[in-house]
Amino acid sequence: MRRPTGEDTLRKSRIEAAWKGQAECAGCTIRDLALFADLQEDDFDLIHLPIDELEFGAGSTLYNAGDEGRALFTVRSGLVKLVQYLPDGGQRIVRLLRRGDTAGLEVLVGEAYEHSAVVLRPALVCRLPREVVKRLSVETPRLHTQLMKRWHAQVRQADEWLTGLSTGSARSRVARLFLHLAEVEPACTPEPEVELFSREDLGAMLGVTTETASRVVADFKRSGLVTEVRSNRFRCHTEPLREAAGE
Amino acid sequence: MRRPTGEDTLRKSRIEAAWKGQAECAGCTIRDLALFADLQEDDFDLIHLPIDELEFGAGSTLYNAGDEGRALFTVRSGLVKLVQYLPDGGQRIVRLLRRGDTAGLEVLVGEAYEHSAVVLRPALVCRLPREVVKRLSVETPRLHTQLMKRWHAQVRQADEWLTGLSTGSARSRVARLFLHLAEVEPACTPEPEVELFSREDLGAMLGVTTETASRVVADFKRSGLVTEVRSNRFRCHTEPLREAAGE
DNA sequence: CGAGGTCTTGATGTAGCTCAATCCCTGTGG
DNA sequence: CCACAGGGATTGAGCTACATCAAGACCTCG
Repeated sequence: MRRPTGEDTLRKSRIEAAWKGQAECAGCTIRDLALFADLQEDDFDLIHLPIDELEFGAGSTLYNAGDEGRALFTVRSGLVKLVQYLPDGGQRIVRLLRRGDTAGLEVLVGEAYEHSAVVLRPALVCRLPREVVKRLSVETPRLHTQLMKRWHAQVRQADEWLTGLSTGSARSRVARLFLHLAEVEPACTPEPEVELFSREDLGAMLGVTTETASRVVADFKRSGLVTEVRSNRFRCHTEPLREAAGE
Repeated sequence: MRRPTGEDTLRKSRIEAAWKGQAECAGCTIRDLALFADLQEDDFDLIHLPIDELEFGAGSTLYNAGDEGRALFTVRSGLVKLVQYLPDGGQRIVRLLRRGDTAGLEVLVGEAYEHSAVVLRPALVCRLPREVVKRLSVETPRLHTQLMKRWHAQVRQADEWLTGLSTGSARSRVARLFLHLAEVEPACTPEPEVELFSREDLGAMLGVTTETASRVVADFKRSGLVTEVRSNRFRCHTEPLREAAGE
């Protein structure tokens, strides 16, 4: 168990997905964030396959690297990691997907998924059959802009992770991660609060061992760069963190 | 001076670009590789701005991070590095572009360039005004597929660099770089030969210091993982390299 | 021939890896 | 209700790979 947020998810729901109904895209509550943001009424007529809404528990996987890519996913809530396995058996987390992000774009170009998508915090996602998106992307230019934005966001995050989270001392990487999370998490008002991950995931994001990740976080707590408000939830003190980040 | 390939480029041509004429896209010699690969005759009528062909000398820059993005570039030959500057003043090379690759895709979505594009080996490029590509991408779906492939290629390379070239020991990173170059360089028949970069660039690609890069390469020479056939050009012995890569 | 740049190599310090023990938390079963 | 088992987090001790600082080699150009 890693994360006591909100109500307890049943063990079962943590390894499986639950069907939550068929999505009503036109009335989507995160429509402005979603891939289909710019679609118009008649565009929706082009959708001939069901778009399902699914709930995935923490630890479950949307898809595995190498699987035939039959669908894209829009993350409506929760948090998903994209994992790439290394030749030596280790793993590296290459991106985090949250509200509004798209997983599996690569199936529009290739055949198979290139990462494994694993749920970090219980997630509500829409599954968009590949054919639906492909068809729409040919028929309406309104989807293109959104698709390009998605691709762009992926590249941006990839570059940011390389330069920000895989460069410099472990200390500065952790500091940058805190700052990054602080920016990106919803409650980022005065002194932002962020929910952290398992030390193992931390290591896989930053390219360090779990022990080092643990040590640095512990040190940050002691030195007062962050304050643990509850198990694995931290208030970030941005000034000293920024200091530590810029080594 | 870093690289004695081919005839000497004048000092001047190494910091400036030379205009080589207006491109004839329809008769492009690398048409099948280029962004406009799938365009049809009448699509070209939609191009209302000149597409210039330019030659950039080693060391010159196509654009700088932060510049207003007025154009995309297709690399016809040569080699270009995408560089991101770090908060601490250092720099990190996040991608390499060669024959057929596109630089500056981000200007289709945002305003400014996100990297600096610096020429490593004298390059012939086509400059595509942003408006031309934007317009075409609205008018013809045939460009979309190509655009998506380009985006996809960027993401792929970014992920590959994170997992392959920024993970593991310096030794294995260098080995993986050699193997990567061997795959991607033209002459990769029996024992592939690759042209290396300055030690400083090596370091910036692998996230290590120039000294470490130098030491590892020197060690590879001594241990016979590679053979220097001429200054900074190496024959790669794939088996032992693969061995070293998989630590 | 001398100047400047890059590459190489050495000596030394240290950050982070490795291996391993302990602690802590939560869920489980008596 | 409590004791226990299991998994993650923390901490320690020792070792190694890499950074750092600095000197020298090599090459090209003026």
